Amino acid sequence: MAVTLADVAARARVSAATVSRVLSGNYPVAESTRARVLRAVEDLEYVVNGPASALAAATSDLVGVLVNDIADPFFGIIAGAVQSEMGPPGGAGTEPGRGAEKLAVICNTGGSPERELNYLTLLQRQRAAAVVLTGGAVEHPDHAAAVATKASRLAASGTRVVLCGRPPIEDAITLTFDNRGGARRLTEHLLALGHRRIGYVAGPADRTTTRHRLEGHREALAAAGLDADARRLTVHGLYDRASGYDATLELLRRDVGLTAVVAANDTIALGVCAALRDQGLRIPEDVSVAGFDDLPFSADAVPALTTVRLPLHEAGVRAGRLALGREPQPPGGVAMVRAELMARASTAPPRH
Amino acid sequence: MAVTLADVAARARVSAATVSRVLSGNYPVAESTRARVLRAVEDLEYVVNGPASALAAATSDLVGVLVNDIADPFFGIIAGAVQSEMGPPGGAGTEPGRGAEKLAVICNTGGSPERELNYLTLLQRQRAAAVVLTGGAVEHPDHAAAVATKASRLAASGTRVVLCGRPPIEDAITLTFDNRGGARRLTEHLLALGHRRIGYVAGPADRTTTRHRLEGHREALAAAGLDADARRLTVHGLYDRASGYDATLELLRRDVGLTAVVAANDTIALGVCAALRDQGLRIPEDVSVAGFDDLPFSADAVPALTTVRLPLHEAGVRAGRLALGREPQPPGGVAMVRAELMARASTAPPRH
DNA sequence: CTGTTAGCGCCTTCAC
DNA sequence: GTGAAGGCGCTAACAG
Repeated sequence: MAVTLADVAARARVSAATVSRVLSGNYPVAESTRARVLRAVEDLEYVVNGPASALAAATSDLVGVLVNDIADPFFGIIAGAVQSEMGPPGGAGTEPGRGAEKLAVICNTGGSPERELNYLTLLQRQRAAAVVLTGGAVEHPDHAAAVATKASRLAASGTRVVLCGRPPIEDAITLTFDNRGGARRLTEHLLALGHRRIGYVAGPADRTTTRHRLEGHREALAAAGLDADARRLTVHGLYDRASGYDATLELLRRDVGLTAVVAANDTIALGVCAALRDQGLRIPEDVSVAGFDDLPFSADAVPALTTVRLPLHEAGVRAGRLALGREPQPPGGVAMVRAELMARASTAPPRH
Repeated sequence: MAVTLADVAARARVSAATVSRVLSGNYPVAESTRARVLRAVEDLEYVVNGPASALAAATSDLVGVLVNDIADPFFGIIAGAVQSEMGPPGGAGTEPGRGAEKLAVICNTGGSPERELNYLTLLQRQRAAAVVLTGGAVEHPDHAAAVATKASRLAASGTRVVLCGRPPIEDAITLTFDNRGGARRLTEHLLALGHRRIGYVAGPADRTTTRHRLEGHREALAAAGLDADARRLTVHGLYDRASGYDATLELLRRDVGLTAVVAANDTIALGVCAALRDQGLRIPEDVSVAGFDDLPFSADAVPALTTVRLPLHEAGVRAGRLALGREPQPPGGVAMVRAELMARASTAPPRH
């Protein structure tokens, strides 16, 4: 029904093998026959059958990108960057039959461990060329073990596994983010401004990202001898705006004298700001607010949000390259992505 | 090397055909053998070879979702919603060998026509089960024709084509957004407040979304007899924050007496607000600002942004269902998604 | 440089 | 209810 390699071969008066060679381009073919084949391909509007070629070649051109929430720009930026490295369709090479491009497929796990595992299986089934796991991992031991097993199995079957923004596991190349260090520097900044009663709005308790950021925060507090209240002034929620809002009301209930609130990410920080304003508190005059990630909207917030910049785009680009084997593996298979403090207008010294 | 159907068959002491039938589940198999097969599958940790089964069955479980910019929440929300309908991996059915789930693959075109076409080819090559095209289309005639051709070819080869947020084309099921109507109501709202000098920051000129929103805006102006200045008070840019910023400075240069600025989307509106503030203008006291889409951050902006709400999540869900044939086609293959005015604090009557 | 020959792993009639 | 056999469309050795 659809036009096949054989049809093209017949029309170009060559063998199927020759057509295949022309199309994959990784084998010498006489220029004249090459041209004839290409014409036949165009005439017939031939499109390679992906599954068939994947079956025969035992690899596909799929690269899976797993994200926790594609509606969150944090993941959107990383995923877009990974995809931009896949050998740009639309780049110069708009070849007829096929290109060397990979197809990056972004899979939305919604933060659900089961879905994560399922997508991994799905990708294994598709014999994906590579898999990029982005964002914090769920720390439940069973799940961590299951993911590690799947990753090993994928690696064993020739699928490259890259982690972007989570702690290393065996058989995977890892780009970790310096969540702990960034968080520590952020809280140190607040302490340096003179804050002593600092609330913290954390993410879901079982995520590595949540834990590391919280640990960094507490390290800074501990170094200043302020860790006594830390637990009481911490509220967990989701990585979204509503959680930030609710958590802030709760923090205010626990300590009306707070002079600063640190949010586990910028989106939460937005909710924090909204809640404070609704309580009649000014930022930063009454309460300072800080976030994490430095998403595009953060610089535009009013006041501009103090936060920790994670080079998400760059990290995604690098993850994409690593996934394609276009970049040498970092020593030990693990590289850390730096986090940079962005001090802006939402933080200031506390009122007397 | 990898474990295959035959291995499972051997271990379960049945034929490969039987294993296949158990796994696809669409054929009667004795309960006892069924159990035996399932055990063998588990023991061997067998995972179906997707390409092979796609080849044999002549269909794959891939569903392509094309977006202009995955880092933009507008597309993130739609894409996430589409994907959530794909027969939830992580839902009850965590079967061993395979599931009925489709794998939604999100493809980032970056707004480039060539990439769009390339991805369509890539998906055709993969024999995707369906393709969802989201967001405004590029209006260049050649490109429109090329997309239409590709769509027809996809449809002809059994791939369902769904459009979400762009004008209908043949052989595709379409969910259009009421961009024109929404834009008209938004500008009417401004006119009703008493504004007469309204600037407009449009998106890229060759996009359907841009054109429709602009047309709605001008319809409202024309109805009020104010269309003389319309062209002069329109500036085109990208759908991003920086364009909004720059365009606002340009608008102010053209008419310092503007009392309102309408942005083609919320992200642009953010830039508009930033620029106005930098010019020492207050919102809405000096200048009213309005956006479009009602992205999550818009309600949290300060002041809260007046905008037009598009039910992106619902639209994505519906597009996903249509792609899977789980929802009956709308009459004529086209349905319009309503746009609702959200009047908030960023718009107010002009100063005297 | 090009053609021939085997499968890749699975699904699907067709018999039993 | 189950097995046997052929082929889906392509690639990858081999020859020549």
